[in-house]
Amino acid sequence: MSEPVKRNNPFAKVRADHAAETAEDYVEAVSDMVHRTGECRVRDLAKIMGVSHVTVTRIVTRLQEQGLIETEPYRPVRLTSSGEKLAANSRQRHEIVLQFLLALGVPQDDAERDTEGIEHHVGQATLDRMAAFIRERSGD
Amino acid sequence: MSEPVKRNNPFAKVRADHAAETAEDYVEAVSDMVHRTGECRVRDLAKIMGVSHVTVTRIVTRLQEQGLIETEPYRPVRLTSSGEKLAANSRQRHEIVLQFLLALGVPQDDAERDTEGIEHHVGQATLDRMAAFIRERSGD
DNA sequence: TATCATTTGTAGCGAGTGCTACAATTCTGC
DNA sequence: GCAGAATTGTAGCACTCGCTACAAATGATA
Ligand SMILES: [Mn+2]
Ligand SMILES: [Mn+2]
Ligand SMILES: [Mn+2]
Ligand SMILES: [Mn+2]
Repeated sequence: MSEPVKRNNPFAKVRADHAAETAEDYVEAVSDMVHRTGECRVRDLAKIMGVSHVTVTRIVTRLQEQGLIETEPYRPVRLTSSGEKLAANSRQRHEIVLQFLLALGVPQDDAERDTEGIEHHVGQATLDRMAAFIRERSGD
Repeated sequence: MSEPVKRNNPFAKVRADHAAETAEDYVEAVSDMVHRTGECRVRDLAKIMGVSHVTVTRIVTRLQEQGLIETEPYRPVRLTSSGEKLAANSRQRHEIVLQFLLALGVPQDDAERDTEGIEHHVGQATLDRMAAFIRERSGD
């Protein structure tokens, strides 16, 4: 059902996670920016990611080839429906991880920083346990 | 006191985490292999990491330049004292994250896979909370 | 509209990590 | 000791993601 990847080896799974990471973070950023300010430009992404606009441009080009993003030269960046879907899933997972760390007692700043990396390595089973933990702590 | 890195940006922190990741996983693997079988060879690391021996050789060369590993051509790989120290810290953190996920109720296989990625993104504050959670659940 | 600042694109560099193919070395078994 | 297996090294390729420097397009303002 899933990908026929080498998931048996934990390190191979980490590499697969990292391969998907850029797309997830970028579409999530585009989605947020569009919802907050109406549009998302290359320079916005550069600021958010903390990299040069050159790096963003190249990555945006690839995400467009992958069908996640639409763009014309010197124009804002939009998400395709496929990109919107990925963004929604990514944001949902991001939010669960963040709320979980906060529920665990991690200070806000640390939780936000750690979440940005952890989110990409959390499988469904772990995500389910995190969601359950959040429910337990809030319905207390 | 810490590194003067751009830790304000979560994405920059993730990039810094990833930059340190290879060294941590490799010295941890070398340490484990040496303790279990007496020595660690390039082919052992290739098997563990799930990559070709070529990739391992190049990485081992760099870790040697960084003073974490010692090696002569066609010889086993050993850790320097600096490498041992990093391995000890990495293993300790790895173990805390793993035990934490298990205490949370994540199945063994999922916990082991997810830990390999998550460990590198867990800051001190989060690690402290995880350790506390383990103690609570075991002293119950 | 002409000018200037901002934004985006392009060229070209380096580091890191993956691979296959082939060469060199070491180890094993006869 | 010697042949063949196993291991390690090297050459060379691809892809990703950082960067600076410079060019082109866009937008704002006088
Ligand atoms: Mn992220
Ligand atoms: Mn790891
Ligand atoms: Mn590890
Ligand atoms: Mn990671």
